Amino acid sequence: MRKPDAPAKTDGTKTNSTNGGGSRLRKGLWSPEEDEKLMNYMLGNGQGCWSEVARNAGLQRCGKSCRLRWINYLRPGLKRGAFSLQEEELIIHLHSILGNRWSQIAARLPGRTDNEIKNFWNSTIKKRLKNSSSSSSSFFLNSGDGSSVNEPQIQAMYMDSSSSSSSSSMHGLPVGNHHDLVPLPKDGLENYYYLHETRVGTENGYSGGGQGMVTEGGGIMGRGGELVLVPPLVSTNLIADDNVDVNEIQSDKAVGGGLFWEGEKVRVGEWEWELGGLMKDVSFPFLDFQVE
DNA sequence: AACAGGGGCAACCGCTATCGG
DNA sequence: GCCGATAGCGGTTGCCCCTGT
Repeated sequence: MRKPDAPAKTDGTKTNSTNGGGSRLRKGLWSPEEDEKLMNYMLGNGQGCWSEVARNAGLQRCGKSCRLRWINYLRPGLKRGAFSLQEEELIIHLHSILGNRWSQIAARLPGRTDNEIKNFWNSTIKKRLKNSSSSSSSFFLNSGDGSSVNEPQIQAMYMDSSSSSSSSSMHGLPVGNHHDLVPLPKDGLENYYYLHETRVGTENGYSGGGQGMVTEGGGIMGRGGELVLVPPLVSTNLIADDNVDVNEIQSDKAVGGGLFWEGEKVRVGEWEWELGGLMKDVSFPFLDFQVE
């Protein structure tokens, strides 16, 4: 494997005469000189039209290639190196919600690129999940109450996000040590909202044990007993308050500035749904795994 | 020491969305 | 509304290095 910070090789670079109307454009790995040119240009001029960037920076690259190089490698603030356990868990969580929308996952992992996450998922996590399916070893997620989710359940969720549309155990509100990712109806902005809940059934319904949630508009995500602020990716006027009191996550109300549990209703700002109705709607792709 | 296979990463490709004329 | 250019995204490929034999 290539070392994380190994310099890019300069050989193997190809040219392409089919693009750009006859001018031969370089392809393949970027040389340090090219990196320097692009970096200097971007730092001095900022991002503009990428075809202009390529031309003005004196690079024989297509704009698309420049953009990719900048975003995935040269852009300031990028983290290099291995993913931390926290990042890994967050990726797994987010993938369960967002599927292969790498750019949206990357937007919630500062310093990481969609390409990096995609590679990490395809090379590492996917394989680990695959391997873990044949053994009962230790790939798990911690739940808020200290229990863990076993891997076959996770695998079922993550190996193919498009098929994670059924639930054998969801016949109503989350009861017991569930981890439930409950998609709510689309709003007018074509955004999905999700509740991520771990709850312990109580006499009065669903008080206590709340683990937080993930929303498209940003929010708080419970993970392993800690709370993770998930930065908003898409602006929304439905969930707009970033000043969330973490303590409120432990309560049933006022989570994320406008999303409420109220008995058997879910309210997001002015929107409200009957949970029972939601649960009856078999078209909803429930993501559900149960703690053993 | 030499070789083959696999893993991991960077970059490319093709498609779709968006924007401006 | 149409069309071309550009941006952005996700899937795929190719290359290099490591590891096992």
